[in-house]
Amino acid sequence: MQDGNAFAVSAGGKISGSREKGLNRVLEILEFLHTTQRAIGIGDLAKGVNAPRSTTYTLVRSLVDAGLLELEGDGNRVYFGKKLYLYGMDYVRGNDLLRRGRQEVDNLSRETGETSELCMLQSGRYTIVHASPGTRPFRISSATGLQIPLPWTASGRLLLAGLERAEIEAMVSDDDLVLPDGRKLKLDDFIADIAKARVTGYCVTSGLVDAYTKCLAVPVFSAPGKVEATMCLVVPIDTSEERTASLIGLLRDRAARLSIAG
Amino acid sequence: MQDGNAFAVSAGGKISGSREKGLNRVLEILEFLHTTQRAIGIGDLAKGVNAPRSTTYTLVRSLVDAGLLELEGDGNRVYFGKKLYLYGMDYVRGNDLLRRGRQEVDNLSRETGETSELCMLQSGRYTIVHASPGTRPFRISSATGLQIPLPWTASGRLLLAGLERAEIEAMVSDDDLVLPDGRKLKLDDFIADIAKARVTGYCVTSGLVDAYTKCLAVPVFSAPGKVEATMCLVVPIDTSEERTASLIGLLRDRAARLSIAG
DNA sequence: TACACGCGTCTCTTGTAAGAGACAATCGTA
DNA sequence: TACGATTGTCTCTTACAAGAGACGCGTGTA
Repeated sequence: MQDGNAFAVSAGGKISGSREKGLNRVLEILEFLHTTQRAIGIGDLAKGVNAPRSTTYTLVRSLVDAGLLELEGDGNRVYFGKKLYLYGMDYVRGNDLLRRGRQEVDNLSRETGETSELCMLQSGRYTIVHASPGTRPFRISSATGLQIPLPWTASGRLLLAGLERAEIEAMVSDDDLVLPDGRKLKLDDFIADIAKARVTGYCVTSGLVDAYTKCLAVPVFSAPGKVEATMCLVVPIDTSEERTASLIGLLRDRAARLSIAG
Repeated sequence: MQDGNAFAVSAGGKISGSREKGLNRVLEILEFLHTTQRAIGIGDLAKGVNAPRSTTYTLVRSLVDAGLLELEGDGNRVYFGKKLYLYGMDYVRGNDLLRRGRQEVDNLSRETGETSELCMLQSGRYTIVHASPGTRPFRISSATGLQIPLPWTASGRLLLAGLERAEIEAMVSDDDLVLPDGRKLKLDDFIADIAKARVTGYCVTSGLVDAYTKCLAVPVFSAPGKVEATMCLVVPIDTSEERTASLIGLLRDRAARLSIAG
């Protein structure tokens, strides 16, 4: 008895995890739906989160009854429910920074015609919290809720400003340092970037996420020195020096507004 | 053993419920935060949902780690977290009707100057899913996420159109039939209203929620005969017949747009 | 027609999570 | 300074939820 851990290897050879807490299963389910971004059958859901079918059925039933999930169409697929939307709006209401930040981002993209985003750290990950597409013919990729490795972005460098080296290391995995095109950043360079971004008060990265855009980002402070969020513009990589500088000026101006009461 | 139910009356005389499933506790916590609409201390939270303190601490920790809740300010109070906001946005993205409905409501209130709302059934309850305040000096009460007894509203009459009498009875409690001013509706009258609203294709109620407003509502269909939502305008009770008629025309027009692809 | 598959429901067992309660630390206040 | 109240953590017990698996049903396809 009590070997402290009930993992076991079944005859088939695959690891059969021990009993999981229902709440954890639910959290996995939600996260899974967040990544799929669409309704999914309950059977597939069980497979997706690697949970027993019977358990998944009971949990989904609870969640549907509670309104956190909704049965889609034929009644076989599930996705997020109205309740989550309502809770999300509650969050927005209780969060001045987010509310005003969204507004500001919408303004920015309308005024400049460029894609504009509000970004935050979300459990240690870089997250696009709100995005507003620009008016350019080719749509620059960006979607609300998208999570991207911190080192790939200008905002990431600002969000980590003020953290200890150890904290940064803890947040950045080796994989995160590998760019989409295969290049690998050096951790020291990244940390140096962060320090630099901190003193300059803005950050520009070129051709990191893709080869055709650069990203201009500025910090939004919730308290002196505490970076709560960033606002950024995603522009074509060949944008002129002058325009870039002017856009950064605009960004800093707007971010300052947010920071005041933030 | 096995009396099938572990409720017990402690010496103090108060009912000590049996063990509760963690997930249910969590659902209660979320619902509680939704009603308080503000951050709350963990101790108070435990009291609020009538859960043991130790349990509440563990659950809240899980939820905070998952990002569904966030620690506010001093780290003692909790409220909804970014993750819920992201899930909520996922819901919006997956829901054309809601997305376009919000837009339409914003348009309506801008064009008419009146308070406009999008309403839906949410686990059997009438819910204001999105609201846009009008330009009138006295602000007409209405908040996103607010839940109100069905019989108090014009929208409620439309949302129940097409349901069997038994289904309606199941959704409406006796308390729901008592208006804020103490008057009590008769269930039969309410059901008659529903039938009438169904054939006329709109519904107007005067002085139900309060004595100074009337509510003009029209249905939005997700499928022929299936009322998925309502759009409504909340106007002063002395609004003229002509204006009322014209507003209803406008509402029907906009609702029809929504219904097409809904 | 037979077979394989996925779905939704149910039953039974047991590993474990919910809860009671004790504890030290902190706070306000008298 | 002493107190009652509250806060966050921890331990231990047992009631019960998670999970395995069987079942019946509908469906596609050979």
